[in-house]
Amino acid sequence: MNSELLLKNLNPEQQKAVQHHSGPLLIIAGAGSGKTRVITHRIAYLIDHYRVKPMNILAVTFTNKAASQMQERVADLVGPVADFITISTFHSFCARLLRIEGEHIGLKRGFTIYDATDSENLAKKVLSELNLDPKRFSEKMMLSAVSASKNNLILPEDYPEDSFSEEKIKQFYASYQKKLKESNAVDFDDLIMQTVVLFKRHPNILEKYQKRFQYILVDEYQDTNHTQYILVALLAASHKNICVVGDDDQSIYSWRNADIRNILEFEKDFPNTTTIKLEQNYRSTSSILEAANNIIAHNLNRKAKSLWTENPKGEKIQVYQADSERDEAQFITNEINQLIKKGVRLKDIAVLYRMNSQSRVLEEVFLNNKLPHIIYGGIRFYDRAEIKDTLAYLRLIANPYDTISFNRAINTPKRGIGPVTIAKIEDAKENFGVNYLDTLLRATSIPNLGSKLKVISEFARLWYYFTTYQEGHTITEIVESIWDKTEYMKILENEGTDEALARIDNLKEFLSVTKSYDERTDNMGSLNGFLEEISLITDIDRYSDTSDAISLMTVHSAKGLEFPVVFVTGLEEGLFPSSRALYDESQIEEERRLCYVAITRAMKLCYLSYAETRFLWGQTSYNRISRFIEELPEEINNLSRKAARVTKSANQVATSFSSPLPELRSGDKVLHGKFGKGIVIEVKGAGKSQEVTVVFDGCGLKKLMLEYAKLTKI
DNA sequence: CCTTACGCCATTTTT
DNA sequence: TGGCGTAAGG
Repeated sequence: MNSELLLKNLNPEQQKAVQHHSGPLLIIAGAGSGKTRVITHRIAYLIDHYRVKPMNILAVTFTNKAASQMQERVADLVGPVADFITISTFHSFCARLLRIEGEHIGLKRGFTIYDATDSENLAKKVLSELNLDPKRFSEKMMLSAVSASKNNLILPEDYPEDSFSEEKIKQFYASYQKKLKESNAVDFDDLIMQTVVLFKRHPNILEKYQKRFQYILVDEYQDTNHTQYILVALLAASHKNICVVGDDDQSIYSWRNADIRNILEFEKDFPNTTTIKLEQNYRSTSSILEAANNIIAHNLNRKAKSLWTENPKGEKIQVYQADSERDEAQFITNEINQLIKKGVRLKDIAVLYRMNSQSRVLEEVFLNNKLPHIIYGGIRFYDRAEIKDTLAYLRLIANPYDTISFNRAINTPKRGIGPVTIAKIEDAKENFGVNYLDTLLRATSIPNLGSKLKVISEFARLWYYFTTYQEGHTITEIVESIWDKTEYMKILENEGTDEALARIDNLKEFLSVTKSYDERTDNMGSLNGFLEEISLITDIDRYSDTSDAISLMTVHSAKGLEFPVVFVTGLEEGLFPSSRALYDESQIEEERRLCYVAITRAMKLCYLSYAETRFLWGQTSYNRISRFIEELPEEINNLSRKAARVTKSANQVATSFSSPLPELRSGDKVLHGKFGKGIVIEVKGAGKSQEVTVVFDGCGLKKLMLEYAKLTKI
């Protein structure tokens, strides 16, 4: 494409960002300011105008979805040479690099990437070996300490030991790392940290990649942690051609150790930085933008910026006060039904919430009202037991050192192997000084196996078979072979319960994942490549706007997306902002940014709702209206809010001041507000749960709950 | 070694 | 509320 054409339809700031040639560049890109457009056009401009070779460009994002979207859009601009640009997430970039260079830091080929559950299982092992009081040192807390260390580039040997608990954490950290290494595995945080360690220990390798990646772009820079910052800084150290794009107002991952200072102090870290602010919003109506601006203005710790738009004013923000979470869901349902009548498509609508558990009621009510919807997040597909079982076998084929997968596979399906036998195998493995597979292949030399010897030898034979079968077969074939030879499928089929059937369905879905991988890689994809891909995938990556359904997701997952209509739910003190944040101003600021992200997803219509009572964690709670709604100026929301109050109080009058329940028996004549006159033909139950069946003159037979149906005896 | 039942627990966001 | 771990029984 002609490089002049690339500048067309860009505003002056965007053009400046695209045309910037070398040296550090900081782009502060407000919500909806055409950020992706600028990055993709900049990449294309580097190639077309400055003649940079595609293979010398590295673009890093946080989600797979952002990466593949970027890849696509760049390909639209520059054509097939886009394949030579490295566009990937931090994690998969590092994973691929470690596949190639890992041996320099003791990682063998085929190393396994442990997900959160695997890490927890490993942590449990370590914890029980260390004999620590599980009340004081839970694996959760230990793991978050380890994660924080890794994200801040603190190695086990650098961990402080100034207090008793620090000492214990240090111990834990060290043996956890030792176990990972023995398993030839890394956890998520290791992917980044080990890459940095590699670069620091082997400057020649770093140099190789510095020469390779002469132009570096980082998306969502506000979400980088310290280790990621170091990684990027190391790669850019020699040429300083680093362009970061981000928005401090959209920093919502500090709990994962994202360091907002990275973006606030970029200019200090990289002298002679060119800074460009993209402040024109192309996404939202000015009402929506004004609401978002008003809320975020309450944050003190931020870069000054003022987002503006030429878009029309549009509808005011709607605020709805619900009686309960059910009422909230019902309101959203009714509103959506109205919108559908006006021609709004379901896929144009998103319902956002603070935490996944809020999706339950919404799902129920949507189901009752037959509203097609998709819930993103929650239980990950790859976390399901049957998928993990299959994955355990695949991982063992790739990595015979993997202790977590070994512990899972050895007794799946049930072979009567428990902790006692496993301990014997572990002992033998230590003595033999080889991996699990080689240990089992010598099972006859393992002492005291007794009657288990047979079944273990059988398992070893199977495992060895899989490792040879792997050569020259597709992932799909390997998986089918596993299910066949272990009789995993057969066992599920024989069970025949609903649960077993659901598991079989999931396995079939898994097969479609392997098939698409096989196709994509021309049946030449490696097992490692496949395992890597699925361990780094998240639920939100499944998001596609092809199916016509309402999207339900957390605000965090919605970052980077946009929808014509957005409902933000649960705006209550203690929920949004979260109760964990209430007493810490910096955490309140993060919640506020989260709210800002939520509102700025909306293009045309934005609804905010809160419930006066909410059934949460097994009990009903009464929360005050969220401060974020109060931070909206009256003229933006006042009208709809008052309207909501009025309808609400009308309901309240109806329910709390209604006359005592009428005593009815069959044959009584009754009057109903909507159905008119009728005759009672049956009365069931007593007191509040009494149910009456009435034949109405106009509309026939109805069953009514006495408590809710406003029936009057006549 | 496995299954079941019970009681206790915590309760966000995820690459 | 429900998910999980423990303890007891099969």
